[in-house]
Amino acid sequence: MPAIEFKIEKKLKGALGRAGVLTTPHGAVETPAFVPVGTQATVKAVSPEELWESGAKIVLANTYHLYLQPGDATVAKAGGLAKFMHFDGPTMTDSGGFQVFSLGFSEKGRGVTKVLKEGASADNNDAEENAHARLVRVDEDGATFRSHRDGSEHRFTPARSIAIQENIGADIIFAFDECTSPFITREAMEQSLARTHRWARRSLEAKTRADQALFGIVQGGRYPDLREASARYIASLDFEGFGIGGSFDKDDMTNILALVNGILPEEKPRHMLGIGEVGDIFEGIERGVDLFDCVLPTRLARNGTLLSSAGRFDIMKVENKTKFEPMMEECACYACANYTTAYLHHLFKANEILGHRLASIHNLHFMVHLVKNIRQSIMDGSFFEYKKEFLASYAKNRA
RNA sequence: GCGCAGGUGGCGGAGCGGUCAAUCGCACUUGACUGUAAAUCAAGCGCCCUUGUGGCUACGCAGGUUCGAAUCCUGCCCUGCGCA
Repeated sequence: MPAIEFKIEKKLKGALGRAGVLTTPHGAVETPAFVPVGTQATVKAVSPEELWESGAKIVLANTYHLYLQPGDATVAKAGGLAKFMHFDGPTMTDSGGFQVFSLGFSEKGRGVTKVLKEGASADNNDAEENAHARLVRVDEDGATFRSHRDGSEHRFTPARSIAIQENIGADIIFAFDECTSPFITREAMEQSLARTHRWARRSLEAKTRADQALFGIVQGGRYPDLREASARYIASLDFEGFGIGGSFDKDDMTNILALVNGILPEEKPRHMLGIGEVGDIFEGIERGVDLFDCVLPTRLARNGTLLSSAGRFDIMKVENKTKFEPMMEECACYACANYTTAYLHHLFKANEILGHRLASIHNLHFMVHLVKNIRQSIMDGSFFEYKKEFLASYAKNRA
């Protein structure tokens, strides 16, 4: 008995995209859907009610963080993630695999992210040297890491990750994988991928709960042939859905998505891990991605960047000081309906937390509704026109 | 009027003879942010330019000592506190 049910309602002509409905033990979600990230069982700065109001119907939390605090046993005792955080809908947890990357790289301030932008150098030896940072060590059986909170040592294996995720109790959980740096060599990528594949099988074997759906993760970095091999292998295993993870070249992320989703079984849902820029969302959906989780809207919001149909803009700029109109004219979110740009500008300048909250509500609403609108465009056959129109306007303010 | 303390870049505040255009914090400006070590991070922040082991003007004002002064001396102006 599968834990989830996925029904495709409409397919895009001439592309892999589709609109569907994903039903979980905690309710159904129309796909494609944007999945806000609530790392520590909370989407930063907003209440579950505000989150729900923004249109989000599903949330992703993080195994690594909840394991460290408050501890997965506590979440289990609370009745599981959804009940614990008072979110009345489907939830999912990341396996902790991403922390193997993000803790290991100390990416902040070093320009190392999983999406390699045009112009960035792939032979960045400096980054390679920093790859095996002090916080994480990966071996065949798992990853040993130090807590970023208190420095204590911990170890995740596929079985451990699954056990923790079962305690946390989200509807959808992910296999334990390794997210590698975009600067990794081909040889290292091959080894990492082989290990991620072994971990996928072991994650599956470790699973005991029938009311959770386990998604396998396709890796392979920037290498099309490795991505293809990964998609074939992961698709051959008994997963209820799939995650597409790892690092990409911004340029050919779309090619890799088309390649991978051309291989993954059509009838199972696909989740693009951690991807979230407006353009990427369109390209992903067109190429058959059903779910996207991303911290971007909430992180940008807290850092003072607002999303709008005319592109991103910085609320802190003086030009917003006396702009007594909504952040985005046609936006129906709580923040735009009730507050002016000037007020938000003031809140940010004064470092008031309501600023973070309103900005987060807005950005969340923006992303969730963008994906909803895209879904609608698939349903009524106007996807390509909508995409062209939206991106033309959105790109105006984007460099 | 006398005594004491003090006047440094937008603000607070270091420096107390050379390596000072001046530590640091705030503010300000610009940039970044894609499975959240992120209410964070990076860069800039006297003026000028051909952007540099560059030029110019600067630490209340005016003089002086010294090879050299934000730093020492003299006078003046101003601020705070105390006493008349």
